[in-house]
Amino acid sequence: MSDAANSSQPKVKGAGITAWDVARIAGVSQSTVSRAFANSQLVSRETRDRIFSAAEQLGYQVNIMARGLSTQKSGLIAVVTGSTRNPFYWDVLRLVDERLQAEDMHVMLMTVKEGESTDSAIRKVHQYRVDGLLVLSAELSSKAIDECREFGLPVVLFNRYVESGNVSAVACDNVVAGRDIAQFLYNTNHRRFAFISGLEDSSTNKDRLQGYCDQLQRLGCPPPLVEGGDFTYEGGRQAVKRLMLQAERPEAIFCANDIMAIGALDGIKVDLGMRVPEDVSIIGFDDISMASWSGIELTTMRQQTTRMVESAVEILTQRIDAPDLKPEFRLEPGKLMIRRTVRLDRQA
Amino acid sequence: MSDAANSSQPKVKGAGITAWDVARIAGVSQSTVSRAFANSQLVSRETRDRIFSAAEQLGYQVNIMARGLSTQKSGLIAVVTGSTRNPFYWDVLRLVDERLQAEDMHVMLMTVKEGESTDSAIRKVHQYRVDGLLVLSAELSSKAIDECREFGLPVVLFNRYVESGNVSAVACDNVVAGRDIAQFLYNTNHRRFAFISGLEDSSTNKDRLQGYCDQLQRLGCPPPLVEGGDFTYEGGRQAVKRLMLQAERPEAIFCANDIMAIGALDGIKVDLGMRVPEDVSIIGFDDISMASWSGIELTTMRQQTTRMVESAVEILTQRIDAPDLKPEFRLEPGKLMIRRTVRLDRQA
DNA sequence: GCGGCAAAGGCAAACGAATGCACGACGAAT
DNA sequence: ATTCGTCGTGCATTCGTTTGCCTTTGCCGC
Repeated sequence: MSDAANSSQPKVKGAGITAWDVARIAGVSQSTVSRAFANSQLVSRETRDRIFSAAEQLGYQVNIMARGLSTQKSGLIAVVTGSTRNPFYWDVLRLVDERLQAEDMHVMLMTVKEGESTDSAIRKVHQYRVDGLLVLSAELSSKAIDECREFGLPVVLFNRYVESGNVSAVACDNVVAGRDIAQFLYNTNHRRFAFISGLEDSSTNKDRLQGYCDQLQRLGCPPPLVEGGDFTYEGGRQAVKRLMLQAERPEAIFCANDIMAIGALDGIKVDLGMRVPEDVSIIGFDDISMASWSGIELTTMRQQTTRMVESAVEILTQRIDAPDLKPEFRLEPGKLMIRRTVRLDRQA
Repeated sequence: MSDAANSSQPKVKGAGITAWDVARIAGVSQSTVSRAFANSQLVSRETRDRIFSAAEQLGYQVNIMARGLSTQKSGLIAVVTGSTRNPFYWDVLRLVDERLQAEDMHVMLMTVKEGESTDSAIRKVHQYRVDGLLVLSAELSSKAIDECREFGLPVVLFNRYVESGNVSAVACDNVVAGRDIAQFLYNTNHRRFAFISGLEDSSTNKDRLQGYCDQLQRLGCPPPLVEGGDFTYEGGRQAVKRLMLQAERPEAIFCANDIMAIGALDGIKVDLGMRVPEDVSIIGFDDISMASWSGIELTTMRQQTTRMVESAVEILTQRIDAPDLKPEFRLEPGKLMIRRTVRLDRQA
């Protein structure tokens, strides 16, 4: 209905309405409209009201591209992720978007595929003049990151950092978490240990392993056996088989993430016909939602994602306002979620 | 290093470089630079080369906001999702981004929280002059969607549609899928049926149920018992208990998504101490990655997400180029993944 | 030798908002 | 009554591209 064939004035409400249109109706200048929408103090109460009601009537919405051209801000944060299927990142992403929306900013997604060049991603980041960069995965090389940083772009790494130390990051305190896990397993009378690792040289992985090893050594235990599980379900499932076929079977296996831990669980039960935690204890990392499902009930180190995301967004927004702030490196403690995959009895 | 205190010419490479700077160095006008970057035929080979090498040297990148102001295109697609933790959407989202990047477009995320107003989301969509809208979840009211459509904005619904029929959509063929599931269960000698539903009035849910019921009726079976499971793990787990406590226990339960099916599985095994598929068959929908894990091995209807996403992006991009195209409604068939949660023997 | 045409590229006007500067009006201080 | 502030506005420029419309140049055919 109302498809009356013509085109004089009453275009579709809100179609190409500009601040000028609003200005005309409200009987003010375009500048004043602009100021009203920027919440400037320099507009009187009544004028503002008049402007807003005109805007409403016309369905006017600020054109962010025009504004951005003027202010050199896009309101966009590029969130870089790899092509992982780990649902952990979905949880994080949703939290990030939620926090950013509260700051009137928005997520522009930038998934970079496994082996591919990140050049195009970097280019896009520049072309869109994004206000900041949040890196969730390891796919972006530190060279690329440095490039952005030198460009004056605030960058925050999530759950990862680079050695140089001159880029902000927030992460779970992986070293301490690894240490706590070692201690916890030791306290529950485990004495032979193993570790299923993700990507060997991700800082996440290295730190978790290091804390684990350190503490084991301090406790006088032999170092853990280590197998690679590639951060995937199938990887964990295969790795655990290799581990359990060794002469000296481990009594406890720490997996660098939950997905591998769940793979390990299945490997033990299905492939090896053994039981958890009677034959071996398994502990994961992340606390994804599946970890608490009753078929699984994985004991794991929870990452406090809400706090981590809040920190990350805070660091980012601070640096958008004041680009010269020093890089900040924030660690949030993990939280051990004791469920049923670690044997708790105190008798050996 | 090279933090030499000054500011004459050699700013940070690529900082505020414009097409004018490139033009000056290449000895051409800014228009020509613009045309070169737009791949216009009107620039000679050599000029183009000169421009590109100047651009490279300066680290020039087109400013998309300025371009957008001129062309009225942002290159942004708003992807609307709800606050679901279902990892299915993570898989979809990654595929969407991948396809869109191939078309030189980008995802702007718009999660809208459960009960909250979508007004602010709609406003953002207008402010950023996004080129299109891809709606993944049910959170956006059809009123809001119509509003966008009238605005001339291409909209595609994913796995959902509205009655009016005047907005494009791509979905799994839920009715046929429901029918196939009924037939499959009938063929495997099940005779008493149940359904665990998600959100009662989502089109997804209704269609799956309808196909299921239709076919059962056609086969002369009584209609299924129905319980609500809210599309969540816990919901599925509770629902299955209610179902299995009925006098006439169902022999087969179709769950409207995998997450609920997995919840149901656990409910049966853990809460009720029964076995699947010996005591009851369970079938899910989606084929999320966990469904194939060996601790689960859920029989389920796979949604062919890659094809669906390709269709959605195609419909969207077509309509961005030609806004007056009729809405298109495309259905992709599901694919039954037979695993171990449905009893297959042909004896009753 | 001249008209005509095409190719290559320049000019300048959009696009829509932000903002420094100037100006008028009004109140208070002198 | 005069001067000085302050508040509320308007004017005009700016942000970096795109693009319609002109020019210039060279070349061809007659």
